[in-house]
Amino acid sequence: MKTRDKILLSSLELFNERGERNVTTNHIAAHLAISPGNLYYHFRNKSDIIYEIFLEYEKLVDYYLDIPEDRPLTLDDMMFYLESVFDGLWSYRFFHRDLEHLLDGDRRLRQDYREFTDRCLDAISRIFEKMADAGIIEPQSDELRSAMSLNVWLVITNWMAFLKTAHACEESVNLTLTELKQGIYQVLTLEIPYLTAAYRERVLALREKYRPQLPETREVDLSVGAARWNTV
Amino acid sequence: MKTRDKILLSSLELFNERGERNVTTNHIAAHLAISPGNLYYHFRNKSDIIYEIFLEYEKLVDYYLDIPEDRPLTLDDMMFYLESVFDGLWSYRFFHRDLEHLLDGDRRLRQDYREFTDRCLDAISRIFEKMADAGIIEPQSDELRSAMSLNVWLVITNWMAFLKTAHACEESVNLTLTELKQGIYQVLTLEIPYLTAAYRERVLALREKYRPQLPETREVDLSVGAARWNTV
DNA sequence: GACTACCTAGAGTATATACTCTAATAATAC
DNA sequence: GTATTATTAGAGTATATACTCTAGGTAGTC
Repeated sequence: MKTRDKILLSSLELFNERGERNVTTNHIAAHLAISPGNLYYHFRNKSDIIYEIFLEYEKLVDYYLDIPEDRPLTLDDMMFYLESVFDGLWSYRFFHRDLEHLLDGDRRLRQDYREFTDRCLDAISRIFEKMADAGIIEPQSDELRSAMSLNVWLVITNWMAFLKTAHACEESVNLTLTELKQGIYQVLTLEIPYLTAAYRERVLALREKYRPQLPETREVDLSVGAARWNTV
Repeated sequence: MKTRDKILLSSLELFNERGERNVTTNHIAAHLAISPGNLYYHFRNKSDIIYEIFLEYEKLVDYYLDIPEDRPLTLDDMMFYLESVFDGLWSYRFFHRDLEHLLDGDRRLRQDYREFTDRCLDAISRIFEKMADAGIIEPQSDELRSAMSLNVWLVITNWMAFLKTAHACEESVNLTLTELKQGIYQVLTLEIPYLTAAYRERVLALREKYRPQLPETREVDLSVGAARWNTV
């Protein structure tokens, strides 16, 4: 593998594990056992590394959220979208963690991310539209669908942060993909009232699969209050 | 005013304006025209300053979210809760911006914040319960109410981040309290399907007041795509 | 006035971090 | 082979940042 690609890969790995803020270019170089000079031969600065990683992330999500216009959507499609988006979120999880600071430091990234958000919101809205066409949910006004899509986006992109701040008690306890995907439970919660009678039970059953489990890592003395949101 | 209080006040102000990450203890001292030594006489370290500010924030929100148990809730109560919570969010807006990093650096804060979150989720859930008692929304199962409360929390605490990342195009453009409160529109969107016939129209009318306006600061060439989520 | 507790100044330090510079080495083209 | 280009090492730098240390001032009390 080319050094350049190795740098991108290691950066992503380290960023995800420790957070962008805690990973310096020297760390990345050391992790690859190359010199800082070498790293800076391939990338002008740290922002450039982050930007390239964002482009990969963007490409992945755009690929996942490509909506077929030649056929109706199915429940399987919906679940695929959800699973995929959370997979993407997981693979590039450092990104949403330090989003504001990352955008503050890079004009290109700020611009691109904004357009990316808009595309995602459109895609979510379009998915709702096609789910209504397919009789999975009741059709809604454009206005309501847009506002709902935005709420879905907020839940999806911030579920991870919630887990890390409100949930994990120890600094060292790392999240798992399984825990992250419990966010799907929350997203499906948003859909419940709009489900048609024909699909309601099937979706509720799917949702049940993602119901948060009582995390064993949680400190015992806090588990009663802490677990309230996922035990009732 | 005591130097100690001045430090807390200036710190909050600077953190809110520039983000905690961009404000050093030396900045705070310089802003107050006192010496770093003086600042460190009053606070052992930066974390202590942040922790004390958090305690104030916590106290404020706990005060706002005190739910009267001797009488039913009204629509006015609900709107008061929403307005108050967003006011609190605004006054301490630096906090949720760098939340993960702040918690990473302070064990006490991590613990306290977690308990704070649990209290807030309980309060939201209790508000929904009492709104059902009052006939404003249809009663829901405990499980659904908890999951909904969590979604409300996610929307509330991350609305600001959404505005800053997806919305404001220029680094220099600062948010206003008015824009922040458009988050109330999003929260009320979550409630819509649960509203009783008796209250539906009244709540929808209230919601309309918070509908996002087309921001004039947005760049023109992007306004079509960008505005989609709030123009339909 | 003198004792004490509190408060303040400001120079200074250890460490970190993004990034540079020069020289050397490998790969490729001709 | 030789010239050229691409790659790499690694010491080094400018700047920032959280925090320390010493010395001195101020306010209240007896």
